[in-house]
Amino acid sequence: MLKKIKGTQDISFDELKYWYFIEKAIKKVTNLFCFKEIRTPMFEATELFRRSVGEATDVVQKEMYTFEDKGKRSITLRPEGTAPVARAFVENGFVNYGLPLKLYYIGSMFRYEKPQAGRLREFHQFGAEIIGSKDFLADFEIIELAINFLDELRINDYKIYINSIGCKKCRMDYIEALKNYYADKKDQLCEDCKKRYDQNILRLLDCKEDKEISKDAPSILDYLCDECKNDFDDLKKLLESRNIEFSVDKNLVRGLDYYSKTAFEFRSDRLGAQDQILGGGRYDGLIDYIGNKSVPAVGFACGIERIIILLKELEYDIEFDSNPKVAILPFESPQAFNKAFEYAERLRRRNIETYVDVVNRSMKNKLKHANRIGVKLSVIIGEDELSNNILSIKEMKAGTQFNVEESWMDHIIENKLNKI
RNA sequence: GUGGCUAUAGCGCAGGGGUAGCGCGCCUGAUUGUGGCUCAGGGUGUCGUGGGUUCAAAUCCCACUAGCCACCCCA
Repeated sequence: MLKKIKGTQDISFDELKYWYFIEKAIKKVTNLFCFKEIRTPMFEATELFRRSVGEATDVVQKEMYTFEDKGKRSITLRPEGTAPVARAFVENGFVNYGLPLKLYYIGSMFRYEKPQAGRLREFHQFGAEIIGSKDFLADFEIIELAINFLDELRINDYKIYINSIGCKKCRMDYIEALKNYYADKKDQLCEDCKKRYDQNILRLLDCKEDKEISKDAPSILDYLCDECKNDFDDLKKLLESRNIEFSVDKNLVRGLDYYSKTAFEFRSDRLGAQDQILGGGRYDGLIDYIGNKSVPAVGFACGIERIIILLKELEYDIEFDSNPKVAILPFESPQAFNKAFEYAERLRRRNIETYVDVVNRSMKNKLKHANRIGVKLSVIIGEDELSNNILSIKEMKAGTQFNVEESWMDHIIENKLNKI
């Protein structure tokens, strides 16, 4: 049998209630914060991700779905959402809409990883970006938006960690200091970290294997330039005065190259190994890479599937009433079928969810099916009803049945539904 | 990419060299136009795939694939 591709999922019926719930919260919160939606293509030129996410990152080196199309172009299914948004910003001249621009997106991302709890090959992210503000105020609002989103979902079982990884200038000094620190400890490091020493030394900090060695490594916070330091302090002060709890995690380093200055993660210990539900930070250099235009920006991305794991874990009762209210069951004759569609149309005009049984089968089976899909009322149309210009309405739960004159039917059904 | 565990009906599971099982669901019937509840009946299956051992494999062995979990990485 043909099966779905590893690390992908079919989302249907009961599972979808979580998605609707989350999508509703996204719409509500982004709307209240005046963020506009943007939808970018699911695939882009490979070059975009190599340059922005970074040649040396795991995402680019081993996790991208890259292929050549028939025109010999190298294409990549997007592994993340920020680079495409930045590309769209540059390409469409969004500067002209007036800055800052507050955008959000929601959609599929693709990474070739080995699936496990909270990790899929096709997964979904909700992300938000503020493009065109270099100020800590934007950092604050992005974090505030994320918190409000989680509040809307009634999720409060997480912790916020923040850090500053500095701008280009101060990072240079810091990397120097790190190299010095690790230089004589290099052969004690794990295999991966030996490579990272040259390629991306910041990553040594959050390696779980070499925790002991990294314990006394110099902190980036001691190397921040005045501007970075002030911005970080201002952000912390603002968070404090707005009563937002957070911890500074000086080892927090983001995995994508484009980040700078503020970095933050929201983690929950209810999630198992993949404990990060949301992550983000400032990426002042990204738009410069793509469009040679220096536009500062800050944003976050949130893993929808991980949110769903949390919602399930918290056992919230998420209502999702998708049951049709009325089933119309035409019986045996072409006239009955004709009437069925006419009645359905009349009921739907009154915004009543109406299900028409489109299988020509026994009344027993029709009612059984109506019961199965959970309708409140069944409308029976057969010989007897047709010849008397009436229809029979059965109240499924009570088991009672009554006749209605045809011209009154939508009225009476509407009334009846309000009483059930 | 590495490791541990797992794979039997639509779903959840038991069985462990010799006729394929249970619960739920599904289907049929209990006088022809009445669901649910009850009763009676029905197994709907390539026992993940391919190979090997054997008179005989769902069962033992090997490989592969997929799932779960962890490493790694990230959301």
